[in-house]
Amino acid sequence: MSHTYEYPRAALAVDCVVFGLDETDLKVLLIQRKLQPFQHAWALPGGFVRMDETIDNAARRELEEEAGVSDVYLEQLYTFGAMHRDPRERVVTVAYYALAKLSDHRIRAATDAMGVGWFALDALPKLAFDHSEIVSRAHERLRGKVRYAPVGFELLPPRFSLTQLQRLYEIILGTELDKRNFRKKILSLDLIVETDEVEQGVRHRAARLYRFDRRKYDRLAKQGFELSI
Amino acid sequence: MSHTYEYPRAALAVDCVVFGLDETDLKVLLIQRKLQPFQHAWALPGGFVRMDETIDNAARRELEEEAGVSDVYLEQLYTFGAMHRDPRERVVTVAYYALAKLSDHRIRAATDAMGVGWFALDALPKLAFDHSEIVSRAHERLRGKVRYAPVGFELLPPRFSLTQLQRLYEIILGTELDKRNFRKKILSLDLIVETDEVEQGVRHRAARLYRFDRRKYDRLAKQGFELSI
DNA sequence: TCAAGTTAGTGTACAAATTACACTCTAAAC
DNA sequence: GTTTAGAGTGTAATTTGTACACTAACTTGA
Repeated sequence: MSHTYEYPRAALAVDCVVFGLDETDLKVLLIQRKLQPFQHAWALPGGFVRMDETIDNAARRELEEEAGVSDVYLEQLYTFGAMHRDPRERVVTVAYYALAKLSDHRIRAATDAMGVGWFALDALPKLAFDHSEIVSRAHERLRGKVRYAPVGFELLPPRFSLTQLQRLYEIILGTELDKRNFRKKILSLDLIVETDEVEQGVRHRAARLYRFDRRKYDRLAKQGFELSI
Repeated sequence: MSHTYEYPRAALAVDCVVFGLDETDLKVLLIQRKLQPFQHAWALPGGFVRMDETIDNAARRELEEEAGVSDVYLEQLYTFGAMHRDPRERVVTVAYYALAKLSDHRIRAATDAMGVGWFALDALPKLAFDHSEIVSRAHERLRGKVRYAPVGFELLPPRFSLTQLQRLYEIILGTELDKRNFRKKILSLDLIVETDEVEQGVRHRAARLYRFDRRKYDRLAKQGFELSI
């Protein structure tokens, strides 16, 4: 039986929700659109997928090109294909979320230079297309995932204090945690280990810095260990 | 600034992993391909997305057309876009997973008639394309989700015994559970309620049948309640 | 140098949840 | 009426989670 392949082709795009964490807030990186539609509106970094690259690659490329962001944790989130989400024509977008270390000077420098903005998640401007919906879903996913996967560390510098880690969970989960109970639990996992470094340049007692032992985690995970925070 | 829209267009498809549960196994519905490529090989039901339907609709339509399956729980899983996953050309597929009640006579009848097959998850034949990878990811998602969301009930008839429910969790999670502890925990949630019906046609003491109180669950979920099994 | 300010760091008692475990009850089939 | 198959039930021990408040270390500025 002979067969020719005739079927509709959608324009396929990617969009990325890049999260960053500062002292008090979870932030999202946005870019201001230069072109119609939604000219001048804030939007997620993203663009069309090329025929010679995977979708993951398209996401990384657009992050680099549009926002100067590279070397981040990146995970596919959901594919949005509502009929009129783009007023021009049918565009299906594969959404990703990324976790960036705001403390990373390269990220700071790159995003400062390119006219992009970091916005607190609870004070976002109106966004282009269905990007608000994408951000909501990304936040939801992050909230869920942070409790059973070691993704939070992607938002922190490689060495961090236990207070920083606690703040991270408080900010993402939106709850207050008890300091002593948190430390007890975290340290009992034996995956967050002391270093001989301490916080620098603070005007109070310097906190001891810890690091996440990813090797150990990976080893345990292979043996069926399940994290739970 | 004028602008014309010139970008590559990928062929966009959907594929569905339909799960069903019998007495001893989690099963997956497969169809045998009639055409090249992978002619005669078993594959997931699926097909191309049309320009005038959403991706979700495409998934439901293909399920109905190719496998006679309708009225199932359906959730988007992941989008697969490796370069050569389809040997003909670039095809990106949005994968879904569905939970069907094998006890539903309509499902039974439809799938019997259409030359489709139910295969135990741990004894699948070789599959076309990257469909094995899609099935793995669907199974992983189901295992994760069944513990904090009430999706298991989608695999059971509306009235079920506690033993059936326990088997469901044992089969999906791949662990044995203690009968008394399981019942204590499940009933303490107060979401699985007794009916006045009992199992029929068994050659031993008939088990009492229960139902899941979805209204109550939805109400609690809105107030921030989180299920955990 | 000392007083004030700021965050780091630490333990215990109580409550709640989870685990381990074995027998009697009921109905059908023969 | 005996056998068979699974239904149904409680308690004690252990583990885990929760509530809670003070001292230690360092910096800054008077």
